[in-house]
Amino acid sequence: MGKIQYTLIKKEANTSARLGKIKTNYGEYDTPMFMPVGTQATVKTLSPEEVKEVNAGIILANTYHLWLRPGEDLIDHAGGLHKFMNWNGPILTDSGGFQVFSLANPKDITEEGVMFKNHLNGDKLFLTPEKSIAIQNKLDSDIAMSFDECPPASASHEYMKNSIERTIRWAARGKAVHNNPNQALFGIIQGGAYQDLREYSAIKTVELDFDGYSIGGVANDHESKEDMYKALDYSLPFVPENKTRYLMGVGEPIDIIEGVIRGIDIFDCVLPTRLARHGHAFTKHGKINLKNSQYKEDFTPVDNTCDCYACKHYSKAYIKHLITADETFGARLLSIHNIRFLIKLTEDIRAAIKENRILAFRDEFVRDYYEK
RNA sequence: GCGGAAUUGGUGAAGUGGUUAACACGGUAGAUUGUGGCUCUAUUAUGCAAGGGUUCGAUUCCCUUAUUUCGCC
Repeated sequence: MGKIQYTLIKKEANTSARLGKIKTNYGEYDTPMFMPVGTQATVKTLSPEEVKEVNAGIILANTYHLWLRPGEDLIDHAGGLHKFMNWNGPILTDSGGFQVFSLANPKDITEEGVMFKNHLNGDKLFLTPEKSIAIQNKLDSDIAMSFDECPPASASHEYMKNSIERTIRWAARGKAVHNNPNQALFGIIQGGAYQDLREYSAIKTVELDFDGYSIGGVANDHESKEDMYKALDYSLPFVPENKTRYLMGVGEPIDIIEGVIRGIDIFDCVLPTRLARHGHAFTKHGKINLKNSQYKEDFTPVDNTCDCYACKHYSKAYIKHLITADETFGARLLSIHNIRFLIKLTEDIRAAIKENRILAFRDEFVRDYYEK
């Protein structure tokens, strides 16, 4: 069928929230949707069957990590990323842009590209927009991301302006070499919490005509929620309605809801799986830490409103024991639960949009989640 | 029975006649938003086997007791 197709199904009556459907070569899924992160061609601790079982519509994998290991050629020889990892659903690949933020120093960023220190062995590596797109073409993901710089929220207006202009030039360079007919390419809007820069970045990125658009540079550097929401409010009015909008790196339940209200379709975040590995779980009544001694003899499920495998079969006391004993099954059960929690949240969000009651849904969620 | 050595938190242990008893593990909490399954932060012995003595001041020196351990009969 070629590239993915986004169809807008319904706009919510009182907000910018919307229902959509995304068709891909590997099945279709409804939006809003939460996308679990599988950086190294695996959603940490979960089998593909388990990822399916929590109803994930699409997963994310990372260009930077797979470039270093095992290498895009090996994955190409394996028949592409889907076949290599035995995941027959849609895949989005991040471009390595976030690693510009997390691994490179500002002085390593030039017009041509970014100098990285390989985190595995210290080698110096050079990544460019062309290289990132070439790798993603070979990985054969359903959605490729433009190679961008993701400056900290605290960056000055001057730094941010130079950065987004370069990111726009990088986006154009990447689009020029993109040549996988089965793969969509998304542009990324940056600009921190500066209104003029978010608008400028949105307009210029949309001019390049991508298959979808993301909001990047949020939820990092201890940025406030207000600034995150501003970034959406400033950018999204300039993004066409008939394209997918993707908010990168956001996964706190309240941020997903606020993102949807502002018109976001898909989200990704490491939070559910990272929190799981540290023993934390999302629940309807807030985040809990299973390591806390109060759960030692608590034989009830993590969340008695949850339909996941972990909540159906295991108690807090058992999972606490596993986490305390550093058994990987504990991280797996909590990962299943946390991912399912966020995907179920998007399912509930879709139901609320259908009934034009997303604002009431948010208020009810907040009341339950933050009540003490 | 005689002689020597030892006894510091939940654990392994450092240490000194003078304000807050090092460090590590463990414990208790917290952080974590396009993932280096990494990690970070805070907190955790009002007390140094028990009792008595010397001293301005003792976990540190002395005595007794208890326990552990080594050697000799």
